[in-house]
Amino acid sequence: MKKYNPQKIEKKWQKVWSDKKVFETKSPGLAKDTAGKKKFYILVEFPYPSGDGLHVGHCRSYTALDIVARKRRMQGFNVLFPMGWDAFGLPTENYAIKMGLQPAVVTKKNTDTFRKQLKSLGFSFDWSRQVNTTDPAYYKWTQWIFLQLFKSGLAYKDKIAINWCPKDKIGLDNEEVVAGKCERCGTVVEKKEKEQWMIKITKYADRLIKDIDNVNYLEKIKIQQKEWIGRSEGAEIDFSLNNYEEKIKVFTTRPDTLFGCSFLVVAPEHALLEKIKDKIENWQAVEKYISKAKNKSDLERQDLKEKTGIEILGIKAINPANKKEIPIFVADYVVINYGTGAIMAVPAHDDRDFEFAKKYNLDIKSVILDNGVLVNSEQFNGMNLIDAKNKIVEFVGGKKSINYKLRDWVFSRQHYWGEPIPLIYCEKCNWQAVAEKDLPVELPKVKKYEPTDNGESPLAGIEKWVNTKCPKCNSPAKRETDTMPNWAGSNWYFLRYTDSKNNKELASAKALNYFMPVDWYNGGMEHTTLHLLYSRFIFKFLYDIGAVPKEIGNEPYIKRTSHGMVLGDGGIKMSKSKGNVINPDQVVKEFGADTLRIYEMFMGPFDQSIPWDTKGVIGTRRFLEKIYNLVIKFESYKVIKSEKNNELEILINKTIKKVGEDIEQMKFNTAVSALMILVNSFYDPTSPSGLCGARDNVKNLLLILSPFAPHLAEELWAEMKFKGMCAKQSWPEYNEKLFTSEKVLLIIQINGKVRDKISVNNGLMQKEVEKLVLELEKIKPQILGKEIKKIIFVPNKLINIVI
RNA sequence: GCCCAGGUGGCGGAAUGGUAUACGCACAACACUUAAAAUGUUGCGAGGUUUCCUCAUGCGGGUUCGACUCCCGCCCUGGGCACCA
Repeated sequence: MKKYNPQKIEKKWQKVWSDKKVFETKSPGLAKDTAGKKKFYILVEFPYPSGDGLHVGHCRSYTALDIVARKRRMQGFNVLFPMGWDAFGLPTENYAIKMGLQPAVVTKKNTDTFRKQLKSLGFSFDWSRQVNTTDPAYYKWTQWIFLQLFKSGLAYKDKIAINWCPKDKIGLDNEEVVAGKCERCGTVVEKKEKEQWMIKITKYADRLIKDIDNVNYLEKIKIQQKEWIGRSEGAEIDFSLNNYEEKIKVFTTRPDTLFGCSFLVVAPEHALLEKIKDKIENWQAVEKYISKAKNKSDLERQDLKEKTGIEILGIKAINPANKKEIPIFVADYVVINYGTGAIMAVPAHDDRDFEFAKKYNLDIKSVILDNGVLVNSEQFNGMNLIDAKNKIVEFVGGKKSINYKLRDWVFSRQHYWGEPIPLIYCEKCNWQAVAEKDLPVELPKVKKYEPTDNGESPLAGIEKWVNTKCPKCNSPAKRETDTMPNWAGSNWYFLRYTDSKNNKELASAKALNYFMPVDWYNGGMEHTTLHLLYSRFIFKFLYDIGAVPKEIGNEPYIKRTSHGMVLGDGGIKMSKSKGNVINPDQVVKEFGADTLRIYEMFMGPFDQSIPWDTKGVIGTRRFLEKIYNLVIKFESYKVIKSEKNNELEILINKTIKKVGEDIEQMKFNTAVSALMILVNSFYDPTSPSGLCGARDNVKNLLLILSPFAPHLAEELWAEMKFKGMCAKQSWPEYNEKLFTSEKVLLIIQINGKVRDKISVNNGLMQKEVEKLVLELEKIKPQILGKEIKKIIFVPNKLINIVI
């Protein structure tokens, strides 16, 4: 008897699919191939090819979308399901430094490993369209996009505090700072100001919020994006000082409470403090507080349980509403980079202000009643707070204003392994764009690329590369030596897939027009705020400058879903240090790719985090063996005689419907369970063969199984001698008429509790059911002598007698 | 503190107003076997007066003929953001 041997059949079919180019997407223009077919663009986040290899978490989300891709192909769509490498970045650079290798060499090795691993799982990616962010032919266009931002005035230089390790003499990314200390040497991290390229994403804040209503993202994703952008409407109000001509501008969302404002608070970094220090009587103490606040790491400042602050003596502010003099405080609970870095404190109506006022014994005056009507606000008394907002702003000569939490995007990195920023600095002409014909500005190949000890990018040390000529005036000039962040390459890669080998444009209008927008994009929740937002922004920008066709709209993704994490045993994150990492290669080797795929779909709801359970993997493998043995046995009979054939026919139609719907709703776990129930139903111990069903039933089983376990389905398709390749068949239809059987099971309740069940004719009316039910042996005694108050009847489902 | 997701058997989970515990794992018994593995069959929320009844979906209320599901309040777990004026 033949035995299920996944290791053998999986390799075999992977080769066939690849040789016959089964999953290569047809491009527009090849009218014969795409005519009459609707495109469907499915995108999964391309991986960062780390040295650790593929994670079982990658496998879970890629399997899910592979199932969607395979099903949509069977439904006749021209599916684009591409894969590539987001390969620039710090871990590769650090690993290369440690091992004394070139980052490019490490990247090549890692992508080769990842590709091999992904191929071993039988994903139906179109490998012919692969992109790699570190390929000069790719990053030429990443640089080109940056130049468009620069030319549009959306890129600018600004001084930004970076994390600085004084011992290693190196700027650190946030992720390299652990609990305020340098990840490498444990030294306390300091702040150091450095000029950085910034991108004005805030200019797009409003559109990034508004347009979210036009796309089909999971609700929690929409909420998180909106919260991150954090739009709040309010007003800017100037407070005069009693002793100085400067004013303090505050931002508030509650101008209606202005009469209750009993002090001002400014951030320690507020520029005014330095200006008015001569007037401040306790400047020494204030200065001490400021330097203490500045020296605190972000973490410390955030972790404060109790608010601290210091009053500025010798100078007071004047509440513009009632002209009263009020004290000014410096406190580090007010942050400099939101609003104006100064607030008007209304302790009666703000918890933080209240806490602060209690501590420093300040006035707490209530100005709004519970019903939203103003009191203690002179001529505004009795007014509704909504009307009062506008009136009071008007009264004090304030200005309505909108603030965002979103900040501009720091685009410079002082590392080697990233895209060089294609700008040249000329003493006469300032910053100049590299000419487009000179793109890409390739990363120079050098031996030494360690970060420098003065905080400059390693590229700064390569004089031959740095020294160049000004594109405008041809005098000696220097290249920008900072490189771009990881996000630069990943925020437009989905465009490149549509036309990945184009060397004239980032992608042709024709290809973009055909494939874009992305129909379905799945990724991790952790990318909701950064990658997802950045790429939406870049797409909108490209739309604005006409780099992508207007017809495709100004949102890149129609639908966005997210997956849950695969956790280690016991529900904790998989990590090397905990020793609970599951290697997909090992699972494939031991159980097979189809087992891994189905297990990861069956383990639980797709959007929830689920711990890995090796015992569960064994169960899935048993399920696949069961299918294999069933079909092999089935093949040996010409005709199966069984009383259950009809029943199976009905079940298979129901299952086709359910599996199809579940895939679209990402309910893969229940789809697998429906397949299990179906497979179990092929067994009939009362029939001579022990089986039931027809060859056609097996055919349909294999078809709906194939997106989940493509190798097994393909193998059994061949065993059954069905025509062609399973992967190229049409998704089966189902006959809904079969579901409506003659008899239905009716639930009988008394006072909402189940008391009996009977089988009745489909469509039986209430009157007849009542007659039937009231005479039932189990029911009759229970209602005897009791008053029937009400009878609830749900046709074909339930009858509830209320007594 | 705010936002989001979740809390159902020994475990992963199913059911989004109508038979709670599908499917799988684990466990137990039986069959096959010299034996074991594999496979198959059966059982498997708790309790009881056991052809049946009662109680169970984090806790407490409510709406409803009927609530895991909807509403109000609370507790716990996970994730995100964090003094955002």
